Amino acid sequence: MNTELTAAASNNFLKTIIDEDLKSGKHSCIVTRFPPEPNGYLHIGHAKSICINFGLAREFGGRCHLRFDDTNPAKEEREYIESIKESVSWLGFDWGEHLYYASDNFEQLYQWAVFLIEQEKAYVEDLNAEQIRAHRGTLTEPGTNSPFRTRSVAENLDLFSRMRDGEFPDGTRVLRAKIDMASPNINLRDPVLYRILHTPHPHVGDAWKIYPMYDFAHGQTDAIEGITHSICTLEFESHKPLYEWFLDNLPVSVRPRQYEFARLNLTYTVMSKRKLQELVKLGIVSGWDDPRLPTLEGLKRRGFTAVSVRNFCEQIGVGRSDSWIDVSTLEECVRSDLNESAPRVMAVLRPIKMVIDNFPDDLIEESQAANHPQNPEMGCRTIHFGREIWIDSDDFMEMPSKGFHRLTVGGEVKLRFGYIIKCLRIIKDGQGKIVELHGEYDPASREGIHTADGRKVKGVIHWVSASNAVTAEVRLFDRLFNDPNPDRGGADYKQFLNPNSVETLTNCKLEASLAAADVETRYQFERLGYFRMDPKDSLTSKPVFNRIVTLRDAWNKK
RNA sequence: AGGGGUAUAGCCAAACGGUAAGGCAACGGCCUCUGACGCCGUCAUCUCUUGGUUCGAAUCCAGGUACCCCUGCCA
Repeated sequence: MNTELTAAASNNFLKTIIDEDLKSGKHSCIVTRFPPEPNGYLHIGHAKSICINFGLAREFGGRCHLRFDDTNPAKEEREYIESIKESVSWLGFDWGEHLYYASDNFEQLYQWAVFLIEQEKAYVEDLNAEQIRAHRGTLTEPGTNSPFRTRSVAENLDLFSRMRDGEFPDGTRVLRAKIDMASPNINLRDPVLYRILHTPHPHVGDAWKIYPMYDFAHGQTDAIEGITHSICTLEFESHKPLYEWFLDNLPVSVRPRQYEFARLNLTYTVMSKRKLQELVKLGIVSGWDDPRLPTLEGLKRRGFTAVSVRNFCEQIGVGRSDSWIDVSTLEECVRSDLNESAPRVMAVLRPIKMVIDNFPDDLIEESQAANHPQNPEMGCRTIHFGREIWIDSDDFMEMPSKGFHRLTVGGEVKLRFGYIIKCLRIIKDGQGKIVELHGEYDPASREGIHTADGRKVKGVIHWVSASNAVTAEVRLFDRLFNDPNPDRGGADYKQFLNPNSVETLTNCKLEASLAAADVETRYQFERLGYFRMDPKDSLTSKPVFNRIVTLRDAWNKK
């Protein structure tokens, strides 16, 4: 069963705050929002935010809005809007009626900007970007006032309205708030409110020639939507005074509050949009949905389940300290979900042919194999056994190492759901490469792992009948990087790329039942891992399977 | 002497003045027709550090230290 974590999840500071706000009567209903900018695809870091925002709303009986923070048309595209909606839905969250766009508020925002001008709290700046920077001062030195800071209200109003009309080219003027050029918080040194951009917008078309900055849009949009708890990542903390300044100085009737949490960092991958984009552009990965990427589309294509991603987000918790979550935590979440839900099946990835010399060559035996060892309700399937079978080359060693208890020359092993077989000789080609194994089976050993004379066979291996095996391609994915933190400053993160992050095996042998494999079903290839048919590259004539994650392997570790 | 944050095990994380939850990882053992799953056990005399207050401190106070964020007409 795809059980959501039911154990009382750990407390976190956001729940504490909301709990108190509800108890004190400050709010009777909480409203949160997930506010992506449609300038790229969502990744697992966004999933954390989505789970927090939608999760909190769900837990406390409130609601969560999906809002596109679309204030910069230079970077935003419709394609991203659609992908983001799709990813949020896939994760299992529903915004219902509450789909919003910051851009739907552009007129109100404009009026508020006019209001600030009238209050002498905003002015049109003629300085160019470089000059503004020079006036801003540094971290340790105060900035200096712009010569345009004292423009009259009338002139500001006129200029701002002409900016809106598209009278001036990009970059020639901006609207700034009049706050404090000497503030130790640089965000308060007369921040830019509006810039001129003669760029069509993915949601509102070419209605605007000026666009509000994030700071001038976010808090106000929160207020308009009636957001009670505006939850964002830590880097916005220094913007909080600005967030409040606008709410204080504008005629808004409600007060959303901003709270910050630490963004997710995952080991052995990169999360920044820029780096993800670069990997795609350089062709290092096949696209945004490359199964090795931490993008939601990539994870989805690889076969991760939404419930496993949600469980992951629940398990890692929410805090305010910078953290690096070990990717093994994510892997464990998929395993535990798939262990319960995935039907078992047999597949041989690196086939060696094994001929059972004492089995009739015209006979194919049918038998039933359980689809799940602990859940009989998942039923059985028919498997076939014949004189020739495929076994995995990893399960045979000519010179076995200590502790190896699979097939060896002269040794015996149990075929999963089959007989005990013994290998008697190896056939090699001119180069000394093994081409075929020959041996015999014990007809009385169908049930259990004991031989006729009562000995217990140590090893059980998977296998596939050569008579009706399905040939397939299987892609074995590994971590994209060799270093736990490729993102660390200094060196180029690309130098840590794992050259073996994908291994493509083209001659894999799957049991016959997989000829009818379902693209939505995650299978456990017994003893190997969890796999899912690739929804893009799979062909009826040549199925392609992605390895989602391996099984834990106590033997391999030694 | 710029401002704002954060420090609890290998990685996350709870604890709200009453004697350090939980998960992941790791390590032993049991079980097993998947070296899987499951089960049992081990894993902080201690909360960045130094002092102080208190019968009692991870929690309160004072001083250090380390790391993160902020000088886009990005979000």
